[in-house]
Amino acid sequence: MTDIAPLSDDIGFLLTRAGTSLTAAAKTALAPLDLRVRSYSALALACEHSGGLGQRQLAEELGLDPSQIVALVDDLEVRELITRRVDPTDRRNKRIDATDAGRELCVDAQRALASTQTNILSTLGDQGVRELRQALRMIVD
Amino acid sequence: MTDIAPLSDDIGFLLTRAGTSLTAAAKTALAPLDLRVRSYSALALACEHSGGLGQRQLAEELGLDPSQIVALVDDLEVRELITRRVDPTDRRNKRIDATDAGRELCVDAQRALASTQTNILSTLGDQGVRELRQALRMIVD
DNA sequence: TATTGTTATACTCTATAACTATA
DNA sequence: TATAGTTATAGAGTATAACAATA
Repeated sequence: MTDIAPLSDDIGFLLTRAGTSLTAAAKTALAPLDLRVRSYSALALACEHSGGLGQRQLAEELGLDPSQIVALVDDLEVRELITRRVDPTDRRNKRIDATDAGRELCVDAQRALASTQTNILSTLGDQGVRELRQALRMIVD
Repeated sequence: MTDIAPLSDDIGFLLTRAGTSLTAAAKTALAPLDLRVRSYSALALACEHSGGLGQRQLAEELGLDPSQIVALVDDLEVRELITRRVDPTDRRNKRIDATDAGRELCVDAQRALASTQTNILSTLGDQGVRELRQALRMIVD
């Protein structure tokens, strides 16, 4: 007789399940701001890299294929949350920068996200959340 | 000036990213067995609940909508990895049971998964993995 | 009336390949 | 030739609504 390991022990399964749960909460929290989770992530990265980051770099940090970035950035650009300018020093590159309006919306979004997330994560405690964050970073890298 | 929190601190973002990474590895590991990650999960649950579980319960444990279960179970049934029988005591119910072939395949699948996952999770150590599992369980529940 | 399984449909996300313009 | 961005397309996953059979 061979043993079968319970699915509820599987880290991959739990990771996906927990991720789905937080993503669903984030989706709801961001909806009033007309942001999807993806759009928010792209906007947040644009705000962080105030020097202006390329779309390839954006794809890398989001863990997406560069082809998926285009529509994402198009939308944010039309809404004037970011600008997309050709880099004069290398005309193949386009530099993404958050606008002031983009920054403001990003701050609002983070405020909305924080309240829903602390709700879900409160059972872990501050220390637990820090440990979780570090474990996840090790898996991602 | 308002502060913007780095995306790489966001638990939801990290969770999704780490989940995607492990799911991609699982996908590759399961492909030779003609199983997708979803199919594997359903099969594993069928193996665990040897009493026979209903599709509603399966949906619940997988975190999916019941309507998504049908095609999933159809496929496993055609391949004779599970059986689906009407419950005589309540004819609305259909009881899912793993076949012997299903169990064997599940064991093979778990063997394939274990080797790829330990690869990724080895940096965390046994203790780290246990702590991570517990934190994820708390989020899921 | 409530529940289980089912079908249908629209939408989002993912994965690839091929193209253009620049270097 | 190599790289950044782009377009197109097929496939997988997600979200809802409605239906038939049974309780």
